[in-house]
Amino acid sequence: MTNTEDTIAVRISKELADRIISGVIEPGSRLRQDHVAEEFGTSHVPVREAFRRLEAQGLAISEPRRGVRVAAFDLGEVREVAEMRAALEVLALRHAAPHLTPAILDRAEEATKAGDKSRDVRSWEEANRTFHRLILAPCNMPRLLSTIDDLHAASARFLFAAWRSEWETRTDQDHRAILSALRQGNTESAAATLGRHVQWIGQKPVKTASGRTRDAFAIVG
Amino acid sequence: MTNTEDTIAVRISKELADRIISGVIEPGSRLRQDHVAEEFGTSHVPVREAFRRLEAQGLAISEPRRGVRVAAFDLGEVREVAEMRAALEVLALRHAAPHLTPAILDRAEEATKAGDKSRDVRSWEEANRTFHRLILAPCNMPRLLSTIDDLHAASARFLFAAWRSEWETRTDQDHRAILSALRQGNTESAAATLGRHVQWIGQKPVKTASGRTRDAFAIVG
DNA sequence: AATGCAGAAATTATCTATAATTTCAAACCA
DNA sequence: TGGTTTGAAATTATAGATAATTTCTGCATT
Repeated sequence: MTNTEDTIAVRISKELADRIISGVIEPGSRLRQDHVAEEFGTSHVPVREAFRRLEAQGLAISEPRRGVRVAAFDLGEVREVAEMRAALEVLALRHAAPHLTPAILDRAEEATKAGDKSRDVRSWEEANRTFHRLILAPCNMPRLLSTIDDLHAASARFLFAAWRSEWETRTDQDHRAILSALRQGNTESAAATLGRHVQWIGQKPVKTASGRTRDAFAIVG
Repeated sequence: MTNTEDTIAVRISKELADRIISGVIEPGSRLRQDHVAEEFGTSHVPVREAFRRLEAQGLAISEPRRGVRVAAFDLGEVREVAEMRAALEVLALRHAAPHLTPAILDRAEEATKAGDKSRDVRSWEEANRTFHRLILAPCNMPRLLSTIDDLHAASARFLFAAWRSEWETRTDQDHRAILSALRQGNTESAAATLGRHVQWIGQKPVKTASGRTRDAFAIVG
């Protein structure tokens, strides 16, 4: 997973990103460079660089001389990310569609099946991301794809925050509809479904660490 | 301009971003941390952090242990940025429209007039950006706005690369059409015009440093 | 002349040390 | 009691030094 080619700063940022996304580190909590440095057995210099990367992905927020904290999020942000994804994934799909091969669509169907069988959020999320990446990657627009990737990370955060433990198997009709439209060469229909799909926002009451209950929202798709 | 509140790393990244955008530093050229550090009279640590910021904005590309270079760009990237802007600015405008006041639209008209009078690319670009920011900011979606800002920076790069010196005054009909539609409360028409507007790609032969001539392309709007 | 291979020079990545700033809490005053 | 001040501890930001890697340059070999 963590490539030894990577610089220490990159390894740290990947690990921290994973923790933030999966909810191991709570939104709003401080990231202290010396503590992180000690944990990873390095000095704080690469830690600072890792923080800059997290900031760029929107996972952390840094205030000069006051440190870095894990980005908080509210319903507004969930909606914002959902709408950005809708706009950008639709754009990517339109460009990718002409380059989609039956082989790619078959692999995307595999991913859909894997998602339907998943018995926990984590593996469901992984399958979901695989599906989206497969059908969008052939658009050949690196900047667009990397922006979409960051938005997926944000989506996953929201998802894990809401459904960390209790997740029930559910079949994803949208993915199937998208694939079927793409197989028939009906790009517009696929794009329309995709756009709706990523804006589907689920809602769920969740207990916070402090014992209180609040509503959590998550993009589901 | 450069706030003393800012950390040194931020100041350096702003200055370098400006140079990259305006074309003072050529695409593909290396950014050497010790040289930059010496120029700014600092150690290389804040320079490295500045590089991470530039990377996040898509202005620089870093390869581990091989340094950082100014991002190159080709017609494909110009198109990519134009399409991303179209998708995201249209989204932003739809959300901003209900919150637009006559006062804001008046200021946007001022910016349009300033653009039409500009006798050099730089001031034209500034007026153009002001126009776009004014009509989009009320959408109240910070993540969306900051992504759009980065795309504007990329657009400006392309623009300066093509029209660095010879720029002729020209009136911007699109801006006027957008404003008029917004004044009438016709959001869809404004959004459609905006979407077309930012995808208008200009083309121009340009002499490179090596004396050869190649075609340069730029988003104009 | 082209190719490949040292060794040197330059450059990046990281570590340790220091300065500057913020935070927190206890003491102080109104 | 409540708010403000002050000083120590914690933390961030930068500097200077070192290790590791890459790039460059000139020479030997074919």
